[in-house]
This record gives sequence, C-alpha cells and structure tokens, in this order.
Amino acid sequence: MVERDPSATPSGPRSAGRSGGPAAAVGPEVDAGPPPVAAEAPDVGVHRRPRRSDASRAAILAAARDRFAADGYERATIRAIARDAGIDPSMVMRYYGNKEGLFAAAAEIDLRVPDLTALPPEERGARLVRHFIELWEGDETLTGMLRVGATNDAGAECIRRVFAEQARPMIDAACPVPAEAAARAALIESQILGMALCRYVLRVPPAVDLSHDELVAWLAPTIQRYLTAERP
Amino acid sequence: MVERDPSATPSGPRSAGRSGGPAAAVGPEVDAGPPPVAAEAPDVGVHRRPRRSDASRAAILAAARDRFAADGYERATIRAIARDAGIDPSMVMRYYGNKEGLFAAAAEIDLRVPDLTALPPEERGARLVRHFIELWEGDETLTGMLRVGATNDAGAECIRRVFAEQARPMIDAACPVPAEAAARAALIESQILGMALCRYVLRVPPAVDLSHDELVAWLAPTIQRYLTAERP
DNA sequence: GTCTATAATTCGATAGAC
DNA sequence: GTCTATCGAATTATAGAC
Repeated sequence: MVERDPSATPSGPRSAGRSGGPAAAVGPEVDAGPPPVAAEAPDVGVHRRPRRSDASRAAILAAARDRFAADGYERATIRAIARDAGIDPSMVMRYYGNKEGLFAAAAEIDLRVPDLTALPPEERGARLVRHFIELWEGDETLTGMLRVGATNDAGAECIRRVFAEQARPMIDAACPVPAEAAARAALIESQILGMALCRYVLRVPPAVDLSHDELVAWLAPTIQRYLTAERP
Repeated sequence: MVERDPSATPSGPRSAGRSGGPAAAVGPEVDAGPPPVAAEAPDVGVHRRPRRSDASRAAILAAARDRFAADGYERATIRAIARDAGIDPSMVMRYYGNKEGLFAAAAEIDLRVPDLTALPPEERGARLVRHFIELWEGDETLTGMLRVGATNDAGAECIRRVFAEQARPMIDAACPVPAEAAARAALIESQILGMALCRYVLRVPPAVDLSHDELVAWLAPTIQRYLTAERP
C-alpha cells in the first residue's frame, strides 16, 4: 500500500525538511510551556530566560510539523516525531503535556496576508491568489494543517482561527460594505482552500497540472468578485 | 476534549442514521466480494444468487459509511462499525478482507450530476451549484469521504475517481473547447469541494451561515464562468 | 533534563469450534 | 455463516532512576 513504511526512516530527520524557511516567520515561540512542571518563568512577556531545552523544543516542533503535515493527526505518532527530532519520546510529553498540546504548539501559522489597501482595487484579486499559491507551495505545513483540520476538530479550529485572525482583517479593509465582509471572506476562503485541497491534498491531476499563471488567470477574477463585486 | 466517547454508543446503530435515503441510490451492491473465500458466484454480472448474508453486508456497509464519515479513516474502527451493524467484527473481515476493502466497498458514491446540456447555458452554473448543495446536505457520506480523502490516499483516490467518472463527462459535454475541459473541471471541483470543506467539514461560521439562495447567488456565476467563459 | 521501563489500551487480523 | 477467544503489534501516557 501507500502507507508510510516505519522502517523507511529508521532515524534522523526527514528528507524533505523545512530548511528553516517559512518556519522562521512563525512567530516568537508560542509554545504552551511545560504544563505539569513548575512554572519557572512566570513573566513570559518580552524577556525570557532561554531554557536549556530550547533547541530540543524547536527540533520537536519542526519534526511535529513535518509529521502532522505528511501523515495527518492520527498517524503522526509521538514516537515518530521524537525519533525525527533525535529526542526521547518522553521529552515530548514533558514539554507539551500530550499529543493535542504538541499539535497546538506546532500549528502556529503565519499567512502573511499582504496589505490589499495599498493596491488599486482591480489588482487585489490577483495579488491575493498569487500570494496564497506561493505560500502554499513554499510551506508544506499549510497542507498538513488542511489534512489535520479535515479529521481532527483541534485542527479545524486551528484553520478557523488562523483565517479569522489573519485573513479577515485584510478582507474587511478591502470590502466595500462592512456587513458583507463575513460572507465575502468565507467565499474567498472556500475558493482558496478548495484549490489547495485539490492540488496539494487530493492531488487531482488537472488541478495539479495548472501552472501558476493559469491559476492566477482563472482564480483572480473569482476572488476579485467575492471581494468587491456588488452583492448578487 | 471533543473526541468521541466510545462509551457513548455502547451498542445499537448510530443516532444520525442514513434512514436508507441516498444510500439506496448508491448502486447495485458493488462490494468486492469475499476475497479469501471460495468464489461461489464467478458470474457477477446481471444475475447473482442472493446470499444469505446480504442483509448483514448491507448493515455493515451502512454502518461503515456512517463511521468513516464521522470519524475519518483511522479512527473508524472495524470493531465500532461491526457494533453499529449489530454484527460480529470477524464477519467484517470475512466479507471484505481487510479495512481497506471495507472502505472501498463503502465508498461507492453516486453524485447524480444532472444533464446540463438540457438547460440553456446561462442556467447551468446555478443548476450545478444547487444540485451539489442539496446533494451534500442530504447525504453525510459525502462529507465523510472528504474527511477520509484528506488523510488517506485510498480516500483521495476515491474522490478523484468519483469526480473523474461522474462529473467530468457532464462538464465535457457542456464545455465549449474540449481541450480546456480538464482545467475547467478542476476549477469547478475546487470551488465545489472548497465550499463543502468550509461548510461541512471545517464548519467555518460565516460559511455555515450562508443560506442556500445566498450560496447559489454567489457561487453560480463562478461555476458559470469556469464552465463556459472564454479562457482568460 | 534526560532516559529506561512499562502500564494500560486498543487495534487489525487469525484460528477454530459450532 | 456465525461467533468466541486470542495473538501480535502498536499506541499514548506514566513512574521513577540517574
């Protein structure tokens, strides 16, 4: 079958690593902290005394992102994540409490939605489409979150939150009628996620074969209409 | 957490049953047959001697569809499916060989795509959108297949095949330029599946709140454009 | 902080009686 | 055809030594 062979990667990090690219923009280490352990740093504000385990935590998070992305929530085991990170599985439990805590820490995503108000209205659709295409192809974590969100409720909540917090404000700013912004944002999200689903998760052949330019040419008018067209 | 409580349904069928509605239209019992058992009916063509176990097989398939739909591939256990069907788990193995065989048998879907050529071109987008909305809300199996397809490759193949075999011909017949039909079908599929993902799987609030009429009003022009508009 | 050992479940799958 | 009993493997999670 096409299932993952556990013996294929007996040790060491995964081949298709993130290479520290978009991962570096994820944000300032927003892990949940060691849950059942003594709180050694109550003032988690600007300054924080670096823990000796920061390297281990980062390695775990990177491996978790890869595994969750590749295998989904259920098949991504703590053992495999720990093995990829070169760390004992019990450390993962100690740092993140349980599997859900680990996922929550690994699921921090930055969509880096561009500022649409700086563009002339007729270019906003194309700008948004091109941004999401490049975002999706540059970071397999997004595909993973989509995979997890379809099966696990914590993953779905993650996607809902990411789009509500990061995409909505920009869409609100670009929408003509504020009362319609919610519906317009949902429509845009449906087309963006739908194409991502077909291309990167389901791998529907004709969707995979579309070039970036073709995608922009087809999808930009759709997004543009959802964004600014008069309500039908 | 929101995970399923195994003790919530100690026995008996699931509360949200299919009530034999769309399931009856799935097709003429296309199960894989008992794989490791003696082939008692080699001529599985038009006529077939009804097996004594047909009722059990149907019960298993119905329960499997519900479980796969609700829990996804990994969490849907053969034990739980058998319990819902009121049948011993070993029977599932005997009938369908293994878990993948069971899924393949349960994943037979009929999209019942309407004949678009009978409609004036300007009404085809709305017709298609309304059909898929009603289809999706009338049969939770489709949501389940989407859930499974996101995590499991067999599920993804199922979705690819269903759309390729059932939706493509109708779209081909309605598309102006045959060479562009593949891309147009992929675009339509991305918008249909994307909205289904947001509404029924991820349950993004603004997408869930959209009424049928609003959905048709917003999505129909998109589908219409993917279907017949000149290539951008 | 790190690791070993293991508890406690649960799973898919098999063997065999009736 | 149906069911009981169970195997072997895998999982999350915990306890505790160093």
